[in-house]
Amino acid sequence: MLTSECICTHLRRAARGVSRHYDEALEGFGINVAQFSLLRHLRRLDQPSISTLAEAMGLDRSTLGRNLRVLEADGLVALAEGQDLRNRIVLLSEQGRARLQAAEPAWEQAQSDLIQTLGEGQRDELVRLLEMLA
Amino acid sequence: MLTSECICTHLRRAARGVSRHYDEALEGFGINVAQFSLLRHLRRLDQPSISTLAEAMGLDRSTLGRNLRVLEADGLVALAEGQDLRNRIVLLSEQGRARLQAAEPAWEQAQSDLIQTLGEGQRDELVRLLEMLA
DNA sequence: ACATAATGCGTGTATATACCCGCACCTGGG
DNA sequence: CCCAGGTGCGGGTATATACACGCATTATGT
Repeated sequence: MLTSECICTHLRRAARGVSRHYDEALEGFGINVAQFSLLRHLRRLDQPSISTLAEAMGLDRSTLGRNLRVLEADGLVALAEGQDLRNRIVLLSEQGRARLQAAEPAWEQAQSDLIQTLGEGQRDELVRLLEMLA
Repeated sequence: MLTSECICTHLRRAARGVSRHYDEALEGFGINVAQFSLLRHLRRLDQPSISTLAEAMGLDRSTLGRNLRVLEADGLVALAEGQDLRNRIVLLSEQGRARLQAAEPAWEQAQSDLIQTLGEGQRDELVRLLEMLA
C-alpha cells in the first residue's frame, strides 16, 4: 500500500539526491544546480524584476533576493534600478552568460544520466506529473 | 520538446511547492514537513544511530545531526549513547510520539489534497518514478 | 601489541529556503 | 492635494542542506 507513504517526503528526497547528482556534475564551474537554474531562468526572461523572477521560479521573493546576492558577488548577475524607484531589475552579466554556457555541457551530461535511468517516456511522464504539482 | 528542460529544476520546484502545502497543513502543530518526516522515520526504525537514520532518509549525516538538535531542543527526540562510544542512538520521546500522532490528521488532509489533484493512479506512478531517482 | 585503516560524529562554512515585519514608494479616491 | 491602501523590496530570524575537516574510538593486519 502506498497510502501510508508521504508524497512530500519522496519528493524532497528525490530532489536532494538528484540535486547532488547535478551538483557533482557542475563541480568545477563554480555554480550549483540552483544557481544554474536561476541563470537559465534569467537568460530566458527579459530583465525581470526580483518579484517577477521569483514568481517564475516558484521561489519566495526574499529567498531569491538572497540567492541573487551570491551570484552578484561573483559577478554573474547585476541588479539595476527599474523605472519605478521601488523595484530592481535583474540582469545576466556577460560573465554570467559565459559561465552558464561553460557549465551547460556538464549539465547536459547529468541530465543524460538521469534520462538513461528513466528512459525518455518516463522522463516525460515525470516532468508532466511534476508540472501538475507546481 | 522537453529536452531542454532541467529535470532537477522541476523536481526542486515541485518539492518546494508541495512542502509549502504540507507545511501549511501542519501549521499549529509546531513541526514542518521535514520534521514530520524525520519523526515518522524514527518511529518506524528501531533506535537507529545518526548515520543509520541519515542513510534511511537520504540525508547527509551532518545535516541530520543539525535537524535533530532542533527537535531535541523541543523535547521531541532524545539522543542516547550507544554501546560503541562513538555512535549515538536517536530516540523518539513520548512527546515526539504524541506530537506526531496529533499532526497526522493534518498531514493526511494535505496528502489527500494532493491525491485529489493527481488521482491515485498518477500518485502511484509519481512515487514509483521518484523511487527510481532515490 | 602496535601501527594503520575504518567508523561515527561534531564543527566550520556556505548556500537554499521561508515567513514576518517594516520602509520606501506608487496609486486612487475624495 | 492629501491620505489610505497597495506594491516592491530588504532585513531579521529560523530551519534545511551539504561538504570538508578533524577528533575520538574501534577494528584490522602483521
